Amino acid sequence: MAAAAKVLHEQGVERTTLADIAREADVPVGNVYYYFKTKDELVQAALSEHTAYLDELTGRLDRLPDPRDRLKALVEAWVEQRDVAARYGCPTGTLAAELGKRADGTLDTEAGAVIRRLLDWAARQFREMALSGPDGPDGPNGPDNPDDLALTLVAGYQGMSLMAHALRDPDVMTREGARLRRWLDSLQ
Amino acid sequence: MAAAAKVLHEQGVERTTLADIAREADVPVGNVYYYFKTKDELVQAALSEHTAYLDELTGRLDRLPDPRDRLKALVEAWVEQRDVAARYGCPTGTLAAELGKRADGTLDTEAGAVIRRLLDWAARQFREMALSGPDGPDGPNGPDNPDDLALTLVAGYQGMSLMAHALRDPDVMTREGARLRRWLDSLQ
Amino acid sequence: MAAAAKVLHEQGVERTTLADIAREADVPVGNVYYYFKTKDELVQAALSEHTAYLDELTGRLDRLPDPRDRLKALVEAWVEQRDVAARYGCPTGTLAAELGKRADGTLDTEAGAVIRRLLDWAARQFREMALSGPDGPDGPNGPDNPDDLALTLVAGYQGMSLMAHALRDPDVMTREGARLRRWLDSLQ
Amino acid sequence: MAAAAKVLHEQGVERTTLADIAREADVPVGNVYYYFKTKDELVQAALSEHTAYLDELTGRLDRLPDPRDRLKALVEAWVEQRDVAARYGCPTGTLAAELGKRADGTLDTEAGAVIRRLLDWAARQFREMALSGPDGPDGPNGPDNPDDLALTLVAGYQGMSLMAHALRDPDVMTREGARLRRWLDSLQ
DNA sequence: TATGAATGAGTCTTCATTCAT
DNA sequence: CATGAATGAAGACTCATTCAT
Repeated sequence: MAAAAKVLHEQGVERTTLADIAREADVPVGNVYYYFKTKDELVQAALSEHTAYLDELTGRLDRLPDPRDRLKALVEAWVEQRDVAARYGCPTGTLAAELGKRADGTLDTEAGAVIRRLLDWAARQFREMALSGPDGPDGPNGPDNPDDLALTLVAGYQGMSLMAHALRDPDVMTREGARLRRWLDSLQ
Repeated sequence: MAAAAKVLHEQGVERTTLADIAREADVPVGNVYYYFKTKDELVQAALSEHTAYLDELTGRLDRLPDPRDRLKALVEAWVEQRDVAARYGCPTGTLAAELGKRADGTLDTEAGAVIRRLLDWAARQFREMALSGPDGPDGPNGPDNPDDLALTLVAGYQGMSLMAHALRDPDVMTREGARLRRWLDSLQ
Repeated sequence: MAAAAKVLHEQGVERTTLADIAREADVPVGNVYYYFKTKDELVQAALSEHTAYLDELTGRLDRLPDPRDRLKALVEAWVEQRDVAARYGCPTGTLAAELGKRADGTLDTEAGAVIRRLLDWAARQFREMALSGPDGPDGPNGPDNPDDLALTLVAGYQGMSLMAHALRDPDVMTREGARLRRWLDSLQ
Repeated sequence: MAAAAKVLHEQGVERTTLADIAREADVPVGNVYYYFKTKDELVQAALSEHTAYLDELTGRLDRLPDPRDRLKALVEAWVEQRDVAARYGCPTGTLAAELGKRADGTLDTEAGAVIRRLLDWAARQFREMALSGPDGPDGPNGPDNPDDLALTLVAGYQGMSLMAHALRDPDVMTREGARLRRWLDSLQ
């Protein structure tokens, strides 16, 4: 599963062959099929790996007492991955971009589910921050409701990862990460 | 070229066969090769199409007298594409995500070049707005220098497109588009 | 026709495309088809070129009074072509090698016909030399009858061309050419 | 490899499809690629087959005590192949003629290497015969040095094979083979 | 369970040949 | 008669998947 996650992230789904994954995992191709009946199951497995990593990361962040600090630490973690992001993009984001185009309904929203999981965790933090934005047509706290704030945060991450990747420039992560932290600090 | 741009956007590079493009263009496969010697040349052609569209769009926006209005109209245009974005993502962004992983140096930064073109145009608008942010370690106007602002804007677009796509939700474009416009208005 | 002869000699039949010939002749592809209905007709045309060249050469040699001198001058002409032979082999011989494998009966013996024409001319010279070899089971003059001598001469040419070509060594032509001339001189 | 050698000999390199070889070997096409990554590797394999056959043949001849007898037995072996030669030419010679025209440097001299191997073996036999030809400008024994004699012998074989093939006449092999044996006998 | 070979459908690419102008 | 584009039938090669051992 780790090999699948790594190679699929680095090469993309369609460009990765089962032989690539088998080689990375140092097992013969035939054996891969003993555990995963199709290539799609391997993609699924890679997504599970990403989910597990995400859970592990948010689990660690949850130990911080202040929700705002948790979110800022999350941004910190993203920035730390800047070199990988500049080379290969966000693992889940690029997977979502590739899988999302599928017309056959297989796995096409699975990467989205992982992102939604992150969204939910972030929304929980914003809720806990109990912000006092003005109410409006958009619901409680206007556009500053927890769900929208979470969306902005994660979209910010995906945007900066994609830009860093497209421009092959890790510095994009640093600059946009700083902006996200300032934004988190500015919320009241 | 239009057929290539459309189909490659909808299906991704690796999932698209030459036959798909030929069918969309309603020409026999062999004929495609009369004009494009390889599949990569078709991808390149698709990127040219996107560049042409971008130039045409910014050309139209340039007619607006106020640079801030131009940028807001740009965001407007993005939001109008929300249904396409939710289904297939940003044409250039998803292309960048897929091509950027190539290890063989072919086309891997070509989509990035298109994005950079957009970045440059946006930076020009911000420069024209002559903002008076405080100077700092990041140069004139601190993190509010035109290049960083352009980066934030385009990253915002890419982020919201990817999120709309991953979540299959056009509304993401509407909400994040509104946020971007508010942000543009807030700059002084 | 000249372009066909040249390119087919240099690249072989199967490796040569009509576009190659058209380019060499500096005419558009479509136009080639106005004069030659199929690729095979172009091969045939190339063989005609070779036949014409052969006729022209033997015609010139025929002006020499002594048949032995004609044959020696022929060998001389072969040796003069040593650089071309070392690079591309004998035009007719390599064509015969390639076409002779065809199973469909098209052109498969056409190159052989050109070689036979050379054989006939050579036999005529040997006959004129009126050699006095002993008669034997092989017919008049034993193995020294004109037809066999012609065969030995032309086989010698084909052998040295092929060896020069295979070894990429023009010097093979020089050495074997000298041997052939000594052999011609030795016949009585 | 045997199937490749056979079919490539009979049909030539360019006229042979992978499917042809697979059919002859009675394996599915895909499986051929498990062992040979490209068509060129199959050609290389066919050449290895020819080399192996050559080594096996000369190995057997080496058991004869007299070098002259070895060479005569070699000619004998060639003549025995007369029907194959008349239909398809010498396997290595025709391969050399076809491959030698390649301009891309792939395999273009590989067939020549096989021929050179035969040349070396023949030269060794002539050396062992310790001939006493007159010295001259061409080195020890004049044009009768072992290398030149070997060249003459192998060129003789290639010439007669090509002629037999071009004329579709196995008898050419018989007649020229007899001549080569007489020539070997005449050397002192 | 592990292994390496087998299988064949699918994809890119080439090119002889045709055709409209 | 010239031109450049159109056409589609192969052919090389890849790779997910299966299978025998």
